[in-house]
Amino acid sequence: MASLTAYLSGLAGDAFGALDLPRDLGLVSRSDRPDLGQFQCNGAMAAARIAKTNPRKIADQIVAALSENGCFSDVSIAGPGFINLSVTDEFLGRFLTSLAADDRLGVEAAPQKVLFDYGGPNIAKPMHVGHLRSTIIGDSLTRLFRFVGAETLSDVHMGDWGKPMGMLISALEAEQPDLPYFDASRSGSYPEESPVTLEDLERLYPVAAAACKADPVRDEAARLATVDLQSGRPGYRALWGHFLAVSRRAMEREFGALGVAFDLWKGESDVHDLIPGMIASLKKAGLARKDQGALIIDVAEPDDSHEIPPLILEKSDGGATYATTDLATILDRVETGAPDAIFYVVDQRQHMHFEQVFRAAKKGGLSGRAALEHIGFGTMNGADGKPFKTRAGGVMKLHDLIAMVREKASERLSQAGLATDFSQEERALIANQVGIGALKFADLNTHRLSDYIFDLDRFMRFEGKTGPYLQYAAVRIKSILRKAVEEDADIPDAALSITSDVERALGLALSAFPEAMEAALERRAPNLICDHVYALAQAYSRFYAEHHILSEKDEALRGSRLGLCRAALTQLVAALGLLGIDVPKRM
RNA sequence: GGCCCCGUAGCUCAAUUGGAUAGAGCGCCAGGCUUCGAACCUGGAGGUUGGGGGUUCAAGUCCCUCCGGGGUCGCCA
Repeated sequence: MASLTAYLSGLAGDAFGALDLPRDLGLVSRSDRPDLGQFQCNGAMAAARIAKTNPRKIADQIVAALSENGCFSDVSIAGPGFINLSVTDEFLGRFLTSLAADDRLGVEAAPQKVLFDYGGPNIAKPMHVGHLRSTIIGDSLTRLFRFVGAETLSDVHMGDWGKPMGMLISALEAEQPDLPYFDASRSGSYPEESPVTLEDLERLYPVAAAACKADPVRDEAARLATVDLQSGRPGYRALWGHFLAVSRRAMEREFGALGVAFDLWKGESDVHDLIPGMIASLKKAGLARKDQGALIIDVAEPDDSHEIPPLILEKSDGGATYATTDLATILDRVETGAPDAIFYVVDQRQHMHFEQVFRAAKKGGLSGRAALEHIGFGTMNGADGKPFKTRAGGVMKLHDLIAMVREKASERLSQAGLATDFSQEERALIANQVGIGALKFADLNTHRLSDYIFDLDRFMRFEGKTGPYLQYAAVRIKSILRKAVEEDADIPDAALSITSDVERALGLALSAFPEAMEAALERRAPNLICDHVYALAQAYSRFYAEHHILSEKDEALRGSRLGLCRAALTQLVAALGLLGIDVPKRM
């Protein structure tokens, strides 16, 4: 079904069309001036320019045409030619009734196949807050696309193959040279038990990085180990396999806590074998050339406003770069999945990198019919406005951050005297849902390209525009619906009616869901879902404060109001679900 | 130095991509619970959208120019 503004835009478009003007001038949107009307159409001003006439004259004709339609309670002109529109309560009630009955909550289906690349954890490096935004935003966008019927594939895209792997191997060799993995003459299998724990890896990586930076000999050893690993030395491959398995358990722990799942657990290593063939074909196509010892692809265009450096396909030492791997990954994705689009939810600072890669991919014909898009985001900063750090000044591990958030949520529940008589298990579950919900909502509520300040106390507030407030609003509705069922009330499927100002406001808020979805999808902006869900919760709270529902004597009215409650709950749960936020049964 | 992004209420953030009187939350002030969950609701104060100029019926949004912050600028990822 069409959204309410899309429907009204169609009516206004017809009116413009009848005057031989472009139909899209009839675009109707939610009013900026609710005192003058529920909706507005600004097309008359633009039409006046086209028709070289007075905007009010055109507006008069549009108004005359629209007034004949019974769905409007008011159609009027204001200012230079703004057309203000309001619909009748009967019309709104009918619209809401069909919205409530729609499986997709009134949102139009947009079938397509899209692949999302987000998360991007690295082997041996603990996930940190830098991974948080990519994960939360990527997961939410995946859910949004899935909601409109897209076939989505999410790929975690691990950093599991570059020089860091060689650094780890050579650092471990320096510490424990007697391990069988380092014996080049060994034949046969290697132990199944990992020689390192997660803690070992997390300790080893900074040690290795520091050693390579300080000592050219160690750096060269790491480089050679990387080359050996990539060319298939069995001991190194076996060791690397252990690194991968150990790290992956930690990654799954973190993503699991966040409630984020991936369809694909691929990494850079998965495309290693595609690189030589890809480079050969790029050479053959005459796109790659040698420059300063490296193999490059020029991606600059004559009409560029800024300079774009060439993409380095092969370093002067013959090694592949991040860009090469990303190109091969596109090839892999296009060949194995044939998506309509590939979305990269990655820090905005890498925008230039993606521009290079996308241009090279198109030039080389690697991306097929897939659209390539970088969906960037800003950084999460500390209270001082600088990149987020622990009190000690180090990088905050995601694992610790999540523990902190749970702890804080549990504390707040106690302070508010909530969930006191629930079991330990249920309390822990609720604390987790509330804590993670607070974190996700705070992140998604900020437009993705903006930087924002991480302030746990603020996120975890139980009042205002926060995750917990929204969960609370939904839980209150669950509670009243439970009571209604206990009282054997009949909650009708149909016939939602508008009989008061707060009902009308709630109805208008409910009707805006498809529009919020559409805008959020188009702009890849989950913050628009946050805006909608918050406006809805507020409208519901006003409605709830004004009308006492269960004591209503008029059965039809009581039924309609319970129907509004249920519609609000359905939408709150669905919208929060799009943000990756769970609603507890009770709290 | 070149290029990109940003600067909005005391604080944290929005603004349907050029529309009317720039909106929310927190904080502040004043109100509202013997009935469905008050983690709620109602009302109020708070702004030269960093400064200046320009484009037009209309500018936070587009153009120019200063000021301030961040990012980035071929062999890191």
